[in-house]
Amino acid sequence: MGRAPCCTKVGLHRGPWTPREDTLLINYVQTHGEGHWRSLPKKAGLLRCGKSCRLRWMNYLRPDIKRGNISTDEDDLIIRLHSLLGNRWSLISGRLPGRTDNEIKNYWNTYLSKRLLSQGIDPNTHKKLPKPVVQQVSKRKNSRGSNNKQNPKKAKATLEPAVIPKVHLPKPSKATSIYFPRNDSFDQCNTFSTVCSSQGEEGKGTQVIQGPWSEYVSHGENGTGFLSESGCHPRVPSIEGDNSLEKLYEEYLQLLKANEDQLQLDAFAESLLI
DNA sequence: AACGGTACCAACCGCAATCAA
DNA sequence: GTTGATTGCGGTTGGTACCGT
Repeated sequence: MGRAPCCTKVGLHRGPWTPREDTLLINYVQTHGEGHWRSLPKKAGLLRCGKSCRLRWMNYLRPDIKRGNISTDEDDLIIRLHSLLGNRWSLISGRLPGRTDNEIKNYWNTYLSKRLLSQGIDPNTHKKLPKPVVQQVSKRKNSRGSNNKQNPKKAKATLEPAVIPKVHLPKPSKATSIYFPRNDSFDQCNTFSTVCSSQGEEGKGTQVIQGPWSEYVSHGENGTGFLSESGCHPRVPSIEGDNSLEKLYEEYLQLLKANEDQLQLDAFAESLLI
């Protein structure tokens, strides 16, 4: 089936987004909601293809995005979820409130996979390698996205091109991730949620607005109209509240403790594929 | 100071799934 | 059931900041 490109590339902007473009996109989504990405650029006055708009929104402009400072708990959870789900980044990110699939994918590729290798674990199979790959891996201090560009002493991850064996697993059938229906995000979750900070740096239970939204968010009473106090994560409706990450983590640990039975772990993985 | 190498991450690309007529 | 449009996902690329020499 011949498939038309998502947009005609002629005359469209590419590359990094400007603050003005961001503002246009945010204003449009704020007014009309997500969805209809194809027609969005025209209506919003953007010279971008819809795909690009969607990506920018999903990975950077969404108000519930938590950027940088991936905690050790999150590290651990990502590794465990990856061992269960493989490279299904959207599913993994769906279990990590405020994290995007792109961020987790980048984080995995630039840090976690190397760390596993250095520990003698194959990042693809999560099984012990015959020989540990000797390398130093630097823990990411801060992300550029968190407006902290001075990565002090960025330790070199002198990764000897440690020939990472590329395992081509059969593509998993697409699992429906937990989403509210398109265009309903504003209504169903009482517009957008603020980020539920489940742990760590920002203090428990505090609601944190990070990233570019901090500039755009209306500062009216309780974020009137755009940011709600509901605290629900639009992508993780099944796990609400401030300790969703902890809950999931505990759930997983209990399974590990209770029974090493692979069936149970598989069942757990299945449950993530709802 | 200049240069080259590396790490990071935003953005792009192509494909598959899903939706709608 | 078929076809074309739209959306979502995962892999990859390219720009840039930083570091060591």
